Amino acid sequence: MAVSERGPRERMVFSAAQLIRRDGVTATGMRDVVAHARAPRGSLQHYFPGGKEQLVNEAVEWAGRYAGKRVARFLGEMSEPSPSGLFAAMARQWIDEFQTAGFTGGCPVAAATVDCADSTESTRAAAAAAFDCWNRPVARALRDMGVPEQRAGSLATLMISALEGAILIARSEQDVRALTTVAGELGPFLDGWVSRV
Amino acid sequence: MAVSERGPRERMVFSAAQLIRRDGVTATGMRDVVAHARAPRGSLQHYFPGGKEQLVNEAVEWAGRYAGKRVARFLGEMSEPSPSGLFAAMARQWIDEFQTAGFTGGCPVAAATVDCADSTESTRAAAAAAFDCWNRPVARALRDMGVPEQRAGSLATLMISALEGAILIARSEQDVRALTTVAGELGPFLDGWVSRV
DNA sequence: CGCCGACTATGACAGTCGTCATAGTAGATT
DNA sequence: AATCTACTATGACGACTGTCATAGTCGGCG
Repeated sequence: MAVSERGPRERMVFSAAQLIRRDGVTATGMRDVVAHARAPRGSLQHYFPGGKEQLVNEAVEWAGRYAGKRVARFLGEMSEPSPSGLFAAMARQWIDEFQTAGFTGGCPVAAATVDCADSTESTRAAAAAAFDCWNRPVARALRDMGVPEQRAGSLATLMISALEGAILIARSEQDVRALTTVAGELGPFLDGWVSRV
Repeated sequence: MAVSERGPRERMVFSAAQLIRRDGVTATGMRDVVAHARAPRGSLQHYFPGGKEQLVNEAVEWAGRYAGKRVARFLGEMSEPSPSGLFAAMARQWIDEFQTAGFTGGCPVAAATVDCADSTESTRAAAAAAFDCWNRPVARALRDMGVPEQRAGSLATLMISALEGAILIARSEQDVRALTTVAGELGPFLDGWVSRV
């Protein structure tokens, strides 16, 4: 996806997310971000007086919101919503990207967690918030599909965990096998919790 | 666990793995590794003429072998082996570490994947091999417990995916919730594949 | 002894990092 | 026109990074 024609500030956050998910937080330099965003270098200290930490945190928050919105979009595209269908759609998004764009990038939230969880408190918190931004709509969707209230949150966590892990494995193997496997195995199990009328 | 009294070479690989899983590959410097391992700096170019890349790869390979061996150990400790019991043991290992040592470190293989999958081919391959070293004994164990042959490999991938994802979430949240949730939800499903006599 | 291989010590190098200081432009306001 | 604010430009700084060159130590073996 091309760099959208938003303001320089948004472009920098977006570019940061893209570079982070490809190379990790530490390996992503501020100069790389402005170059990728085709933004003026001088804007860095103007828009992000908090430095790299602020930019990374905003990129992580952006990724969390993006993932949450995607869930709503997947639901809108499904004629007959089901837990397995939702999970399949989430997995398929990654399968499609890996197959068309290659295995160059993973999940930026995972990257931020791996690189900053122990060194940068604010980024760790941003990652946790991003996972929550993602978990919440998934849990709500499951509930709306008939999954018992107290199960919905747990299954949402299971879905996101399995997906994140499969993304890691797929990227290391440069093969979408892990993603298709996880979607195929977990699907029926998820549907089992739906209270059929 | 304290630095074992092996030779300097082994200590450096071990220390590299520890630092990588805490700070990521890029943020882990060679000088940090020798300091952590209390090894002479001059030994770096002697034992690892391939530079950082070689050291990181060996650390990843070490982590893969370690994870594989742990599976065998878990099985030996269980009186009545079951898929859910094995998965619970794998999750509990992380729960225990997080609760006693804090959320300072994640999985070094995940860290290597996030940081190097797109930049360092050999490390990406090492990570894939490490996942395989881990997947294989899990799949074999499932088969020995009565899981159908063609399912065993898939379920092993699902288990490792879910565990890796839960580790990420737990570390970002600084809470073992994701790990207990995943273990609790996935357990019964895994046992469902056992062919009861 | 003399030598040789394994291992260690250490300073230097070229490069990159995030950050900052300073100056400059452009546009709107008064 | 003067001025103020928003934004941009750019060079410099000190602190790193991985790697290398060179020299040194030490034990065993001929």
